[in-house]
Amino acid sequence: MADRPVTIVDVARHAGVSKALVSFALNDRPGVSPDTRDRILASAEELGWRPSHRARALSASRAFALGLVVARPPELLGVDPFFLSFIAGVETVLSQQGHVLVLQVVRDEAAEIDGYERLARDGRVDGVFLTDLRHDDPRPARLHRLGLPAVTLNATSGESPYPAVRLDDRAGIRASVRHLAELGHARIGHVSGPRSYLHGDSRRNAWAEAMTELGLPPGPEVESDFTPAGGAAATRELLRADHPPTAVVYANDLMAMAGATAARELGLSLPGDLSVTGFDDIAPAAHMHPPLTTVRADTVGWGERSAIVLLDLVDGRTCTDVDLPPARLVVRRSSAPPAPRTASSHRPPDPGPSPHPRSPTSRTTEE
Amino acid sequence: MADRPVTIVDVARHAGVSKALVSFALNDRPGVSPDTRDRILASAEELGWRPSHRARALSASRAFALGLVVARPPELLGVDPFFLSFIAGVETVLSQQGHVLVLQVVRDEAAEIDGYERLARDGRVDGVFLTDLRHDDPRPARLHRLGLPAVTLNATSGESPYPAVRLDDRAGIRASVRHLAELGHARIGHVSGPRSYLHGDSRRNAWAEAMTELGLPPGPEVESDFTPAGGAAATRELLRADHPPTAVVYANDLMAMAGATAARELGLSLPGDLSVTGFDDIAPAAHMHPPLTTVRADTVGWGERSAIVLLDLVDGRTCTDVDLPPARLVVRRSSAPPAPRTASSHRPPDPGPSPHPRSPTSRTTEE
DNA sequence: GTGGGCGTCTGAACCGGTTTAAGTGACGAG
DNA sequence: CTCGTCACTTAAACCGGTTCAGACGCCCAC
Repeated sequence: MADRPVTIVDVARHAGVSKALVSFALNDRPGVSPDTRDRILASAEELGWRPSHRARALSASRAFALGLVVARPPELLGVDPFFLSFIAGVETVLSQQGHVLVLQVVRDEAAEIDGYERLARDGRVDGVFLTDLRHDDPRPARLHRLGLPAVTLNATSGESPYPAVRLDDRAGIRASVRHLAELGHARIGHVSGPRSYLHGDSRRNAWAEAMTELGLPPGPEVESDFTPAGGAAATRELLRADHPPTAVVYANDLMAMAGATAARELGLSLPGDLSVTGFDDIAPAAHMHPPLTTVRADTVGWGERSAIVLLDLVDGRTCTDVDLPPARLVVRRSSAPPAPRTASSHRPPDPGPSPHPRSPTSRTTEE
Repeated sequence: MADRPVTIVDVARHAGVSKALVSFALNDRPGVSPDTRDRILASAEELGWRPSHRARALSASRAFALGLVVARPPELLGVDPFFLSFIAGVETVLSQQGHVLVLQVVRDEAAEIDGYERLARDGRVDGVFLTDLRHDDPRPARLHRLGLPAVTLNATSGESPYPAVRLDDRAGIRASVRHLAELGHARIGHVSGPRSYLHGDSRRNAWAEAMTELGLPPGPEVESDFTPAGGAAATRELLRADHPPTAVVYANDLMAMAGATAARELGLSLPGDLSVTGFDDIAPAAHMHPPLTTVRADTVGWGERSAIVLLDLVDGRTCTDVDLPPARLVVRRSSAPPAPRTASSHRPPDPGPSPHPRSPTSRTTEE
């Protein structure tokens, strides 16, 4: 039946006005008398007219779309807990504004910046989200040169041409360290993500600073890569050292979970011989053995807020940096007081269902 | 400097021809003399002209974009191993064709179909991927009524208006069951995903059929929801029954991992008292304790192939259903011969680092 | 009575491509 | 010499909106 899609001229004809007036009425601009306006809107309703996004995009020189390019090694692709949650948050904002998200998933950083530049040059998006920032990241400058609006996630403020939407991960790491210290740990190690990433580095520095604040000697640390294999290898390295740590703070859950397994395979029992903490609170973290003490951030909220800021920027409204509520510690059973020291570090195997030590901690959530 | 973006008229003027001829030359259509063509392309190159995607989209009534709407409960959002890999595969194809992927992440099925219809009505995409199909799924019919091209992932062939790109998950499940049977298991239970989903149902049926083929009585089964919490609860239910299974086939890794933990908390040791297998081979599966025997599919390849088929369909080329190589079993240490039966089903706790039984299995990969 | 100002509305240009029908020139055939 | 054909090229319409300059009618002030 109604084959040819209805356009603005159909509505104009039906309402007995010019198509310019239909446009005015639709975007409720001044200069349209109230009853004409109602008549036009009624006609539009009756004909089921939806203004063509494509025509509007051409005319307005806008894409009504925002872009995100994700660079992930195949290893991590499936399990990264961040992006889908972030995108879910972004989506709640965009869908109300008639915008849409364009996503690219690429393998490495070279392809990542190519992806952003292609989106920009082709005018596929009005602005982009910059995640996984690195030290001396080339993206802000290059995209700024193209005149593309952007927001950066967790960038250092200051020299950036773009507003930052920050969610402090340092607070969660510091809480982890303090929590472990309160349990009686003194040698607290760290397995970091790549320190070339801002978030890899900031978590590592948060750990180091917390140790210093508590008057503890800086424990052993290993730089790793956020993958389970990397976390397991780093853990073996830490535990084979002369004075192995009694607790390890990992920069993410995947490494913490694999590290826990690696420790157990070296004959340690958890959390007796080794306490571990993670970061992200991915779904399986609460269901591993023992349940993982970790840090949780409101990733969905991060996406929402980032989208709001980016849309403001795209629309020319002024924006400032935004700070979101920091990541919070979630205490579970993978952290416990250190076992009294015996000569050997090899202890009897995991005693099955572990006791449920309840640890008094400041401003932390328990589960 | 070069502020106003260069358009087709700039190129035409520079090459001393009409803009129509520029268009012809660019889309290499017949009727342009070779040297004129070269001159035009040289001008375009020199001026750095990129045809405006927006103008082309309006003119051609095409979006040069494909759409994907993901419905996931918040619980699963972060850890679903499927989508980012699938998207990565899609991307490799789209980027070469000048197409782009529009992604929406929504909470439930109602929002999912709304999302698809919005993308269709607004002309934001030329076609969509339909994933997570359910029995009596309303989407194919509704989208077909809107005239939107689509491909379905793993749909039953036949009554669908759309081509299907299938990756057989049944083969992997059947291999899991056979593998466990070869190890000596006779009571093999199953924890399924929601059977309202085609893939939840097909995995469950593959398990049931494999049991029947092997002449084994259908073991206990529980329908669950693909989440860790659901997997743990289902596991407790299975193990509390009168004749608990000695092995459980889970419909995904998240449930298997959580199920393994739940079993251990009931006092069982793995894999001695209970063998478990998963599905997906997510990154932490190989690093849990014990490493998880699971099933792996080429999700990236699935994305590639789906994108190819969908682009063919959009361009009006004929398409038929496609079958990809089936999912394959990956044998690790969470599956082992059942321990000799004792009266009590409660056994001594997990003996720490487990022995490394090597199981002989047919056409399976080991790691 | 005329002019100015205001509210309402329209025609036409514009965004930057694609497409179609018509036009131009060269060339061979009659 | 004229006409038809063919290869090449162009002007103009089109996609479906937005926007701007101006037209029109009306009321009020001078």
